Amino acid sequence: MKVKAAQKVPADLTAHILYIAAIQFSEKGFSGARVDEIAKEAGVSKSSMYYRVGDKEALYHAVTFNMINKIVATAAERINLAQTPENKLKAYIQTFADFILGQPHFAPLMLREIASGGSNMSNDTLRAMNQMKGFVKNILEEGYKEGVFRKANSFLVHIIIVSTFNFIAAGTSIRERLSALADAESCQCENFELPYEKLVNDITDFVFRAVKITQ
Amino acid sequence: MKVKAAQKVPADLTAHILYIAAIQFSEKGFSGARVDEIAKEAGVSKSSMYYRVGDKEALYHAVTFNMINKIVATAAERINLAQTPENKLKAYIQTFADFILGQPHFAPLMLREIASGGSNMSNDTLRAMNQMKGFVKNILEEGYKEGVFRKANSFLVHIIIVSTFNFIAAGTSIRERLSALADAESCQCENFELPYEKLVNDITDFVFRAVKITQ
Amino acid sequence: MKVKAAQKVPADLTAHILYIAAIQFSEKGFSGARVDEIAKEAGVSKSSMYYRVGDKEALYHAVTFNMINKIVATAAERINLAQTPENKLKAYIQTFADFILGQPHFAPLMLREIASGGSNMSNDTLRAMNQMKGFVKNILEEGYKEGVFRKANSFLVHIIIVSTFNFIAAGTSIRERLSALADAESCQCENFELPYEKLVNDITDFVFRAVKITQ
Amino acid sequence: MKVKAAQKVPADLTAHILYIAAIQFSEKGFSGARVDEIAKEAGVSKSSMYYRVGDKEALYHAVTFNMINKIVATAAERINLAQTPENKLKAYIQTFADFILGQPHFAPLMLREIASGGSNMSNDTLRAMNQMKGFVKNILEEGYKEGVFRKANSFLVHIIIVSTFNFIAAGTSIRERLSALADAESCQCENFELPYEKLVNDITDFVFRAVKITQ
DNA sequence: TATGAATGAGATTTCATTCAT
DNA sequence: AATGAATGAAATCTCATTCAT
Repeated sequence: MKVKAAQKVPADLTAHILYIAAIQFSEKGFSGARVDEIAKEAGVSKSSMYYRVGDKEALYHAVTFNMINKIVATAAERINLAQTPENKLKAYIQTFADFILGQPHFAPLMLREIASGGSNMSNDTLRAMNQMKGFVKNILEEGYKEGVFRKANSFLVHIIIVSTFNFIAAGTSIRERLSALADAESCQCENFELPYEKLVNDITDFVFRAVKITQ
Repeated sequence: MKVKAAQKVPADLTAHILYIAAIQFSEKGFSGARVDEIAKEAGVSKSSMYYRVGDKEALYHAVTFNMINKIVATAAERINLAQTPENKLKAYIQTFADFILGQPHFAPLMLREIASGGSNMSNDTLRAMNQMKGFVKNILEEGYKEGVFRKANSFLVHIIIVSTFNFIAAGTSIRERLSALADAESCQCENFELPYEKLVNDITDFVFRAVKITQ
Repeated sequence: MKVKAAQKVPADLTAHILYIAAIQFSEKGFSGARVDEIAKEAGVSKSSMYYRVGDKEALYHAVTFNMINKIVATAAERINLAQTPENKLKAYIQTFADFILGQPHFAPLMLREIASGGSNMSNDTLRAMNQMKGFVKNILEEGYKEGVFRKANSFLVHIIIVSTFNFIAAGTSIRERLSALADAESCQCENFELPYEKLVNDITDFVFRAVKITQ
Repeated sequence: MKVKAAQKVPADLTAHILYIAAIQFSEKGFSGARVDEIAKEAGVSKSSMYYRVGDKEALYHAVTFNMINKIVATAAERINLAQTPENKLKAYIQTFADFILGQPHFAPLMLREIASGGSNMSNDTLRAMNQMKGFVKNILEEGYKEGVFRKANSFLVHIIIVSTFNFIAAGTSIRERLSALADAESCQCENFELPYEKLVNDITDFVFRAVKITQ
């Protein structure tokens, strides 16, 4: 695995390659994605990709590290700006909502990473993921001290938020296929499509019910 | 893709092949798993595998359908036995706990299925998965009628339960790697390992806080 | 690098592949030889070659090890049959003559091995080469004890014999090219082509002059 | 293949490139050496190398021709200075000793040239090599006329000298590896390392025994 | 004179599948 | 019912060379 110094090279094309790669890895996983196709989709020669980014593994690492890095940075920033524990928790949830629901290739990448036990993850990526967990812990502890949150399992709260957004985001196409199946078989099934706002509200509501002090 | 009639053939060896295949698909995904290695691990020739089960896709379908089928059947049975909506919901959660936490290759398989948008899933598998969602809906509606549950988003409740168990189960090795990393870097990090009982209790508690009527 | 168990497989085809590979590696060296061409020349598919022998490196190791092994075995056998130190030394020289001059791809392979500092040689090959040196040492010591040989540098005698045969054998085509060049430029150059018998006699003579006791 | 006029260009950098190229070609052969790596090791861009020297083949020709040319010129000069056939022969041997034993990348380059049947050698290089053989012939004939040498096969004498020095020089790392192997396996093996002076003496002795008149 | 960027052509290797027995 | 042998097709990766600046 080789990673070429990306900063020595015009960022635009490299960024474009990584964007295309993210989509492909997201749709097909590491083994399922094809270097050939990434190059073709990105409109560059394979050799150029090797020149700019490195081999398939380097491509994958760059994609996942970028992804995690951005979400961690955004969460940190937004949490900092929020004043109360409640608002910090909301900021945290909203960050996930924005990234995971907003970028369609985010969730599948994350799910596969989890599924593979991090075997494709670099230590950098791993550490970044770990930071997220720390955020929740701090927020819940702060809220506990201020008497607004009860003593909750912060690890579990973190997992619930992350996993739920990821499943919902990645599940879209399954739900569509199920709808199609349902129509074809003319069974009356409810519509799964949830409005974005409502969904985030519901999840926030669930989380707050779990951690808020009940009088 | 060909599926040979499995019942014409001694069941144990076929079952053994599928068990090995489940492990391999779980660890490496559909594209990442190797027919060669499955055969080798199972101690049979590739040709035998083709004879008994069929091609790679048939192997995969058999594995995933078995998996989903068992969990659906068990959940249905246990929910039926429970009398109150609360107990039914507990039975539902416990079923997931037993299957997902108990069988280490279950969660990665499921996560990858979700990640791939069901592209490797047969319609049968898909329909079975959908049944699970119906169970929660019925339980919550029954509880609502009986005045013990509030009107909650049953789809979301289902997703929270499934996704959380899957993330926790699949995340074990990541947490181990993180611990190793933490030790090596001598930062004081809490221990992630949750006792099974406590974990199921916490999740159950979380879900009940989300759906129970608050006075 | 993988070496498949060659004995599980019909020896003829594998031996044929190795023979063709020896020629190619001899003519072009490890990096210069093409897996494609070896397969084509051998009349098998590349995949079959991988199935039978392994990757390019395995192919190369098999070729060189075979080569060294045969010459060591033959030398050992012939030296054993000879009764006097003089005859043993002659048997040793004759073995090199037979193998190196007799098999046109032997010398280039050996020269490249030496040139590469053994970086492509397996330990097995290396050990076998070392045995040859031991033979000379024993012969010269035996002859010294019997009063027929003087105390000579056995390592140097070994190197002189091996290197000379290899240079002469590998040099054939250079000499031919030089002849062509000489003709074209109509300079009167002697004919390089040495009759086999005469050559071996001359070398034997040289070596004996170096090691025999002079009255 | 293009050879640019080297004299139009600052000589030192070009010479440096050729020096690095010699090392690389020596270690890996023509096909094994990488244009990329030569440039990197030399600290210049590949494009610069193309501008200054030409393509890979031009690089190689420059390296080998330089090498042969220097040894031929030195040998010619030293032989001229010597007065007797014996001293001329000693001068000839000493020249090889100085060049082949003194420059560690000389011998591998030469061995590979011989191995490849001169397929990468230019006619100029070939002609220069041929001159060396003529030197020995003249020396031996002169000695024969003066009654100090017997009528010996001058081609063979030439080959013995060249091949032996090359094998010994190139064999250093093999002998080291063999020593390491021997140590690891705790067999008592003699030390191969020969002092330079002693080695040249032994070889000279060997050659003189072969060509001197025996009373 | 010098080079970063780009790439076509080709090299090695992999892998699911089939076939003769 | 079973399998060793074989392979076509395709995947990843490499590398000498060129080109615009």
